Amino acid sequence: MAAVVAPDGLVRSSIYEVLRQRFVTGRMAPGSTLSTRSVALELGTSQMPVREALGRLAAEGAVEIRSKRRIVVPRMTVQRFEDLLRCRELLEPEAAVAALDYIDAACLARLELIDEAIGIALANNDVDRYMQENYNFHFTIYRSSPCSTMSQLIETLWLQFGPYMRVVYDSMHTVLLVDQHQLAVSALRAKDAEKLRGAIRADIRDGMGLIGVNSFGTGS
Amino acid sequence: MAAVVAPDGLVRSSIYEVLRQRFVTGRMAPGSTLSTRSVALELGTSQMPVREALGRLAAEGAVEIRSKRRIVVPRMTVQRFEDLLRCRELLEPEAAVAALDYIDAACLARLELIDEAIGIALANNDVDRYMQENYNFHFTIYRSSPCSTMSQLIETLWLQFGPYMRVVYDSMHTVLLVDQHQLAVSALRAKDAEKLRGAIRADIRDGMGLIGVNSFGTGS
DNA sequence: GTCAAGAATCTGAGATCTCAGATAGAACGA
DNA sequence: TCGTTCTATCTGAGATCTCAGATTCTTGAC
Repeated sequence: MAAVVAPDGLVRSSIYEVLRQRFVTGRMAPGSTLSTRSVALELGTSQMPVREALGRLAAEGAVEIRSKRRIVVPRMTVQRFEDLLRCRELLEPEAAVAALDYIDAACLARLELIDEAIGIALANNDVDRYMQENYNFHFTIYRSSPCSTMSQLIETLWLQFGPYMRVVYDSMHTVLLVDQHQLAVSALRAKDAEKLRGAIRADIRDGMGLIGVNSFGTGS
Repeated sequence: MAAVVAPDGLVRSSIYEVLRQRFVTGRMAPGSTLSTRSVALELGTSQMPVREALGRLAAEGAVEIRSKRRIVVPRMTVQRFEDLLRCRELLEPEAAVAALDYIDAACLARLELIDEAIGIALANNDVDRYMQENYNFHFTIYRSSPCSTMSQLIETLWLQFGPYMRVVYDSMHTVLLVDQHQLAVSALRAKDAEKLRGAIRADIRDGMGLIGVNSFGTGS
């Protein structure tokens, strides 16, 4: 990859953004390791900003600084999965409702465009694209509200289960995934808070619910 | 302060811990600035681990890397306050309920000890001690559950409103604060989930509710 | 006395150096 | 051929150097 060119102070955030995207869209395999040097080499910077970006990701639970001299993408455990699921179910429906008053026609149009892309990705079994657009769909909604702290918390959750969801999706054919987003869009259009809560909840359960307990790795 | 002595890899976390405690207990004034050099000098290390600790605090919203060359403790705004309050009300009651099955007699005893300390701090108008023990009370409960992600999210919230709560408490006499913790303890003892939810919600509303909108700074 | 221009200082950020611990692979002995 | 040990390499972490931008203080002109 080309060197990250950014005028002072932005190198770090650029690197963080690049890595964050990889996590959210599941391009980081659970159990795989990272090194500051290799990422720095790949992105054409020194270790420094990479260290800071990885430090932040570690704080958010996306990576784990394993005892000594090893940065790994943590494997999922039943415990952690349930923990994450519970947090998502608590926060995301409310974040969507909080955004209800701020979704305008332009935003709705954008959401439908994204949903279309999701449909195509599902048909083509394009997991990469699906995860990217699914992320876009949810955060286009959440970030419409002025509750930036809540969006931030939710982002942390996605960062953690992204790598794992990818493993799950890869192990099945994407046509099995039902597109629940239409419900959410119509609830947003109708400004129906309760219906919106239900739609988001259904989407979360649908995406994460198809995971059997035996889907989990050894958790080592 | 004495130099932070720690064998490899722990200097950074030590510094983070020290700073985190200061935020949670409100020893960082909103609007005040920090510099990596001054903190490094104070703690007897180089700038490096301080940078990483501050970077993490910035990611958690506790400090703000203001445009260029300035790290400040952000002032509170009405918007942000409501955002934080909403997140607390969503997460904390559930975190307490999640801990319900894991609170044993020893833990209850510890909670009552903390509550005693809170009573004394309130009587002595000791804001420092009050905030410290109030933090201990809540997180003794939350961290009893295996939902570490949820506790983590809540920690982020406390980090953000800590500095601000201190300002509020300082501007009033602490005897005005009602100690709502007894209710929570008895709900824990009775294993009554609904009562516990109510107690935590009451405690949050009680602590944050006495804040008039005019309590907020200019937000500059 | 007031205000503006310039210099000195401060500060965050990136790069580089170094070190210690950990891992993996090679080599040697049984 | 297998197992143990030793070494070479890798990696995270702290320290130090440097730079550019920003702030602040001084100074000088009006």
